[in-house]
Amino acid sequence: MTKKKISIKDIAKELGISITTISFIINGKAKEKRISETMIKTVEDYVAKVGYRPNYLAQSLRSGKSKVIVFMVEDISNSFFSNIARLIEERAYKSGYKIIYCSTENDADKAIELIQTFKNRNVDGFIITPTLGLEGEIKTLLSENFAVILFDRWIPSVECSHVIVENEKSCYEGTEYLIQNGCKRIVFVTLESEQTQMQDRLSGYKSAMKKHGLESLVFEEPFHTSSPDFMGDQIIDFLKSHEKVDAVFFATNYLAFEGLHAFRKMEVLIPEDLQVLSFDDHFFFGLHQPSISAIAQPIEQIAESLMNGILHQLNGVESTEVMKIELSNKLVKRGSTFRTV
Amino acid sequence: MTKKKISIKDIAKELGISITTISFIINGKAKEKRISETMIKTVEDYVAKVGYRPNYLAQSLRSGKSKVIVFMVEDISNSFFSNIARLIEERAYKSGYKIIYCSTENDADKAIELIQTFKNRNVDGFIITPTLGLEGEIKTLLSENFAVILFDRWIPSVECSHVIVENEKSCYEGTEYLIQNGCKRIVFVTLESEQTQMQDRLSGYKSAMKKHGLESLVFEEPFHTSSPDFMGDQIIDFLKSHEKVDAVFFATNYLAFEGLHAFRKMEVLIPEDLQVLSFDDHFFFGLHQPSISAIAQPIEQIAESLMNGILHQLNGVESTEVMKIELSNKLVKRGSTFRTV
DNA sequence: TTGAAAGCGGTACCAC
DNA sequence: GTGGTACCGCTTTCAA
Repeated sequence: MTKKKISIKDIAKELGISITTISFIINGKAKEKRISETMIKTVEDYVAKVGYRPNYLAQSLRSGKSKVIVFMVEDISNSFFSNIARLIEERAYKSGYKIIYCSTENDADKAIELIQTFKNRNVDGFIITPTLGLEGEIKTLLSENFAVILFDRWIPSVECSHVIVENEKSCYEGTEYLIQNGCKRIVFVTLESEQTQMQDRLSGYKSAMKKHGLESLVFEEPFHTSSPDFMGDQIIDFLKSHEKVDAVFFATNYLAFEGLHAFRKMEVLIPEDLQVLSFDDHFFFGLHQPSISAIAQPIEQIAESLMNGILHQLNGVESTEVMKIELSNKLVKRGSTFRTV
Repeated sequence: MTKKKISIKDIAKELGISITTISFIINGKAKEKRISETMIKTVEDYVAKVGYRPNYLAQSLRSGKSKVIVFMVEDISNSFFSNIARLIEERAYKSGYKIIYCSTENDADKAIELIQTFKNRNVDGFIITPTLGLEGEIKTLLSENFAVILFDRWIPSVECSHVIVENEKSCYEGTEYLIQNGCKRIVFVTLESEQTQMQDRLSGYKSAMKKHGLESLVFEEPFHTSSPDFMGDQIIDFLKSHEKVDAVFFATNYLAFEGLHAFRKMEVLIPEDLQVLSFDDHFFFGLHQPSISAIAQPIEQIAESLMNGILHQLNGVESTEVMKIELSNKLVKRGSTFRTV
C-alpha cells in the first residue's frame, strides 16, 4: 500500500502527540486510560488512513508474547496431519493466533533444534506429535510455562496435556470384526516403532487375537524404508512364507498403500482371498477398487480439542491441571472386508 | 536444560567482559575483529556450557532480517503443495533459513492479511501461489525489496520472478495422445478459474482439439464446490447429456478423484468405455484400478528452482533481473489410456 | 488525560 | 583487541 514502513513514532510526530497515547489507543486501552474521544478518533482515523500496523517483532520482544502457536508434526505432507493443520489454523485465526507448521521427520535432534528456535522467537504455545527422546525437552517447556499439548501419541513419563484416540480399543474391535467375518489368520502390519500409538494399536490386535485363541502374526517394517517397494516385497515374502493368511490389518494408511501395491503385483483377490483393514481412514480408501475398510480418526474433534486445550492454557491463569483427552474412532466398513460365515 | 532464559548480558556479567565482544564472537566476526584466541575459547565454552541462544526477535528487530521465508500456497493439505513444502524446507534449512507455511484458501483478503502480518515480522522472502487480486500486494512487496517468487501460476501484469510448468504444451500433448489413441470426443474437466495455470491447460487442450478438427467439450466446475459429490453428480449429468464421450481429461488431480468417484457410480468401464487422463500426477493414480495416466509435474525441480531463485534474490545485491522459469512435465502412461486404433 | 522514559535483547558504530 | 552506547519499535510504569 504505502511506500516505507511507518512506525508509531512517525504517527506521534505527525499528530503532535506522544507514542504512549497512540499505543494505548491501538491496544484498546483507551477507555481504561480515559483518553478523550476526540483523541481516539483522530488517532484511529490516521492509523486507518496510512494503514499503520504495529511491528510484531517489537511488540513481542517487549511483551514476551507473540500470538503464535507452533504445530510440530512428524510430516506435514501426511494427509492426517495436514488436514488437522488446516482445521487448527482456521480456529487459531479466529482467536487471533497464527500457526507455524514444521515437520520433525521423527528426528529428535531436528525436533529439539526446532523447539529451541521457536522458543527464541517467543512463540506462545506448542502442539506436538512427540518423537522418541523428546521427553526432556517437553519437560523443560512445561517448566518454563509454555503452553504445550501433545497429540497422536504421548509420553507416559511426562505429565503433559494431550489429545489421542482410542488406539487400543479400536484395533481390538477392528480385529474382532475381522474374526467375526470368518478370518482366523490375521496379519498385523505395523512399523517397528516404540511410539505409544503404534504400541497401543499392536496391543489391541494382540488382545483380540488372544481372546479368540488365535495366533498373532505380526509383520514389523523397519522404520526407515528406503523405497516404498521395499516393504511391498517384504510383505509378499512374509505372506508367502506363512500358511494361508485370511486378512491383513495395517496400522497406518501409508503402510496400507504399500501393501495394496504389493497385493496388486501378487494378483491377490480382495476380499475373496484376503480381507483388508487399515487404521486411519483416507479418502482414497473409498476410491480404491475394492474400497478399503478403515478405522477413521475423528479429525475435527482432534483439531477442536487441541485448540481448546491450548487456548485454555494460553488464557488460563495458572491452570496447572493436565488435560488428557482420548477420542473415539469409527470403523468404516467397506468392500475389502465382508462376512464369509 | 537450564532454568531461566539467559541473555547476552548475563554472559557479559558472568565473564566480566562486554556484550560487544560476545556478540562478535557469536556472529563469527571474531577473526575479523581480531579477538584473542583465549577470549574466543572462553566465550564459546561458556556459551556451549549454558546452552545460550541469541533471541531471534531482538536480532531481527535490530538487523531487519529474520532468516525466514514464507511459503504461501492455496492449500497446504494438497499433496502437490505439501510435497513441495517438504523439499523446500529441507533446502532452506541447509541455507540457514526457516520456512513458515500458510494457506490462502484462494482468498485474496486472507492472502493480503497474511502478507501484511509477515511483513511486520520482518520475514525476508515470500514464495507464493498468487490468488487473483493479489497483484497490488505483490507489486508493493517488490517495491519494498522483499524477495518474492511466484509458482504454479503467475501474474502477467507484474514483473515478478516465477517458476511454472509448461501447462499449455503438456495439455496439448496430452490431448493429442488421447486423439492418437483413437478418441474423438474428449471432455476437458476444469475449474471455473481465471488463474493462469488453469487457463493455459485449457488452452492447450483447445488448440489440440482444434488442430485435429475436433469439437472442444469443456466442463467447468464452479470454484467453490460445497461437497465433493456435487461435482460428481454434475459430471454424470454432463456426460449423459452429451453424445458418447471417448475420454475425459482432468485439469487437476482432485478433479480426477471426484470424477473417478462418479465413474464408479456410473459403472463406466475404464479404459474400454472411457479413457481417463489427469494433469498433476499422484501416487494414488498408480494404485487405482485401472491405474490412471497423468501428466507429472517435476516436483523436485520446482522446489529446487524456487529455492535457487529466492536465495539468489536474498543474497544477490541489487540483482533486479526477473527470473522466469518454465519446467517440463512428463506424460506418464498407465492403464486408463490405451491405443484402440 | 497525556507524556517521558526505561526497558525487551540484541547489533553495529565509534572510541579507547 | 575490547568496551560504550545509541538504536530497532513497541509496551508499560510512573509523573505531571
